[in-house]
Amino acid sequence: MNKILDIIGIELEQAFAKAGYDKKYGKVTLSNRPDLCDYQCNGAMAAAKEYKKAPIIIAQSVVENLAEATCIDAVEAVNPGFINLKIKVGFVADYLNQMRTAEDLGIEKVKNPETIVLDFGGPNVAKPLHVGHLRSAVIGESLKRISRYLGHKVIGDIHLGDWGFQMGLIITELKKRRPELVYFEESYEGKYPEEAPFTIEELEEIYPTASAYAKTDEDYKNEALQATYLLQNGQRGYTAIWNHIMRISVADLKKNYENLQVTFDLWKGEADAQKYIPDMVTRLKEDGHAHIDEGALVVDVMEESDTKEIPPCMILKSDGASLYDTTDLATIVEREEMYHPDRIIYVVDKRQELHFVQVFRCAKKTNLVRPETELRFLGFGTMNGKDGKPFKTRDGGVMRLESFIKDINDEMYQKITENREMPEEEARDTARIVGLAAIKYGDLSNQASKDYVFDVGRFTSFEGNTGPYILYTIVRIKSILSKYQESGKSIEYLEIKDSQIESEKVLMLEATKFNSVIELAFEEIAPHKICAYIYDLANACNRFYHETKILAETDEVRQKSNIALLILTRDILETCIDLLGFKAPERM
RNA sequence: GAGUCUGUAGCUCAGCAGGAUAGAGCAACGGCCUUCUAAGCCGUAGGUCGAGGGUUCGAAUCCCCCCAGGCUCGCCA
Repeated sequence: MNKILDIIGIELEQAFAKAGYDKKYGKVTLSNRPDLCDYQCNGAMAAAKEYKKAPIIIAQSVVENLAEATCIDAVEAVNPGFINLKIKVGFVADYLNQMRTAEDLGIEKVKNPETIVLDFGGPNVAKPLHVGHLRSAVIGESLKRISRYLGHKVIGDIHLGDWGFQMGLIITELKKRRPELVYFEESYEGKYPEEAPFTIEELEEIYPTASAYAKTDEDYKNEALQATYLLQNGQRGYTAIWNHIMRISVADLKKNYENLQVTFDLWKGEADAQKYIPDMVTRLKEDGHAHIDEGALVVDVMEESDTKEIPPCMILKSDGASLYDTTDLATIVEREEMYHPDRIIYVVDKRQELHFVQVFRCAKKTNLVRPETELRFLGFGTMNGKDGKPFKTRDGGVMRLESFIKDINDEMYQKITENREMPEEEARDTARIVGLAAIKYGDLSNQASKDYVFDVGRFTSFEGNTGPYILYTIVRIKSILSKYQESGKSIEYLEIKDSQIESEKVLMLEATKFNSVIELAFEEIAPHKICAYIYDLANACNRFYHETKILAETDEVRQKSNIALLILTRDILETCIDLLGFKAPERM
């Protein structure tokens, strides 16, 4: 379906043309003065410059040529040159009825679907997921859903951090603690045990311990570097340990992401890119792109127009080991070979921007990707606590994602049981559903690129611009609809009709915005626009809800129209929250 | 130091391809439940859009400069 702004825009363009002006001035926007009109066109003022005429004169002649436009109820030219439009409510009603019967609420699928690889800039294995991992998961998941809804092919890759110095650290610490393990016997040639020599809890303790120790002890650090190098070069025992770490970590990660209702198509990691590294390095050397600098193999990525120093992209460290530039480049090679993506989007902490600038430039310069492949860095800001500093536990430690989610759910459970009588089990389930909405909406309603404050009290308070408020609106609609059906009436063959009620008209106009909002959210990679939209829609719905007693309505035609409008509103809200990555309960 | 992002109501944030009177929510104050979930709705109050210049008929929005804060700046990821 065409967007309603485009439909009106065409009328305006024709009117400008008929009046003798360029039709490009016929752009229509939502009114910023809803008291005066529904839509406005400011083109006459822009045109005034080109045609050297008073804007109001232009506006007036355009208005004269709009007389027979079918969708417009009233139009007037206002000083200094605004064209104010009121739309026919009947036209809006028809539009909404089309939305109801159209597939996907009238969203047009893209004509040329793209293959998009979504890199979630994955968590490191062997470290517990903490709140810092929340944003990538939440934003990425939403992006994936929005893109797919519009018809794109999306491949989401968690892209684990499973290959760096951290692995060497774990191996070294394990060796220090338990040198007798068979993995450390150099001459050993037999099979290694199936069972891992550690649990996830131990693993999560080993890494931070080792990391801290390496900072104080030079020998220990060197040993860990050596272990990293040996692992990367296929040492059997170390590889076996690595496999254990991976299996245990991934199982734990899957559980955590499941709780967030975040899924990945690929559970790849840096390690998977290893096999592409040797050829890539050879190629970079032979092409003359890479050279030795201070002992390391680098590719210069500085450009003429740069206003600051951009360090070269480092392919191999002076000790010959690869590092994160290397694996990210090799991963690009892998993706290019396997998926031929039209674009790769990295959903990563914005502090890594420079790294990706280097990698992208290097990949383009050395033709590791086709020139038309878009490499896009979507940097997100930090999730802060109420104090404006990165979110921590009460005693200042790193907040594990698991305990964060649990805290929110407990808080929700309390609120729910305070307000409603509900069986224990249902209350727990509902708390999980509403809690997830609070977390995801709280995150997504902020612009991704900005830092934001996650105030637990605020997000669990159910008031204002929050996920729970949206859910509450949906639940209220559902409640009316089920009561309507319980009274023996059918929700089939309903039709939205013209209306004189202001709040109903406002709700109708909000509903028409759906397709343009979704498209905009995709184009700008901005889920927060969907949040802003459904907040407006929910507000309009609640206002309407208060003014209109639908179940008590005696005029059957009006009642059917109201029910149809509620169904559409519910469908839009539920579609939108699905695109954001959460669901609504039946009751709350 | 260089680069970059941010600065809008007491707090948290929208708005920023220039447009009419800068919007929400929270907190504060005042109304509305015998009737579809009051986790709601209606209203009051609260602003030199960090400061200063400039472009423009018109600037929170574009340009310049300054101030304040965050972040980044080759062998960790």
